[in-house]
Amino acid sequence: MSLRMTRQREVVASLLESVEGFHSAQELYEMLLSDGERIGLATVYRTLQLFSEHELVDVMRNADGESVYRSCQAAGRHHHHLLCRKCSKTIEIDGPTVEQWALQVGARHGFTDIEHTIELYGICSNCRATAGANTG
Amino acid sequence: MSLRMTRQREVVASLLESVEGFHSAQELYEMLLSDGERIGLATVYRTLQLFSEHELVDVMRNADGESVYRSCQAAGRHHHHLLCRKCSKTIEIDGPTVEQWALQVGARHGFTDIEHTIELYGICSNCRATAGANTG
DNA sequence: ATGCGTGCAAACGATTTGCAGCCGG
DNA sequence: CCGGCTGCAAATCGTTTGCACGCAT
Repeated sequence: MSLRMTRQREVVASLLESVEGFHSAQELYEMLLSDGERIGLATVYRTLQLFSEHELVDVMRNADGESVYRSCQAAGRHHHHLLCRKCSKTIEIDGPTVEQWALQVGARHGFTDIEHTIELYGICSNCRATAGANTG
Repeated sequence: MSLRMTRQREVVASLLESVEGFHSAQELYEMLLSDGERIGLATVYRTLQLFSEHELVDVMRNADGESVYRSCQAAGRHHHHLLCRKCSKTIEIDGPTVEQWALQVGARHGFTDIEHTIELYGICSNCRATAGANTG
């Protein structure tokens, strides 16, 4: 690829691999700052967009409609996510079932080129155990 | 309910029933204006929020992350949507399959209180027939 | 009469963009 | 050296909010 590898892009890529779960551009930006890195917010946005275009990161929208990113181990591989509403723990989901379902539903209605957005939200077992104890 | 019924709220509700598919607050606002109605954009937003809280309208997010609304015939009934990327035709989907799938996947990972966001996008048969002919 | 609802515009938060200077290849 | 990359801040865009007034109840 013709991507010029700069310090900024390296640290963004590096950060993405060192953190768990999904994070917004703003969050990543702040992490970088407190990490002592010199980088602009716009650059973080541009880098994240670039990475996602090249399928180097996994992108999804959180409940607020904001874009959140994560290093994509399963790059290029289609999958979805199950995320805890309390602790934000995220689990990657492989759903041949839904994939099939989506295609079938689409086909049944005469649609082609089916794509889909699927996100699952719930309370993980850990948070369930401490339910009500961490409201904040 | 303790909702005061005002002219503005009536016209918003009325408009929602007279149009097909999903529309953003801004779109609805402009429709009202060109309809000769006197109403503020903020009121449209507030009204739409209110309606959705009372489950009087169906809300979803479009691909851009914006909230779009539609009068909800199947009020309170959980369902999803299949929408054409070309003409925006929207089809309401009942998916016991996915509902089950979502619950199972959640349970398998120890999650409870499972909720989900599912949207399907595709090209409808009609647009498929005229494919490439209406780019813009 | 009371207080919720409204309109306007300013505030807001996320994201994008213009432009001049920097640096990787 | 050249052109893509960066940083900053201003510009956008959708949405929310503060405040004074109007209207439904």
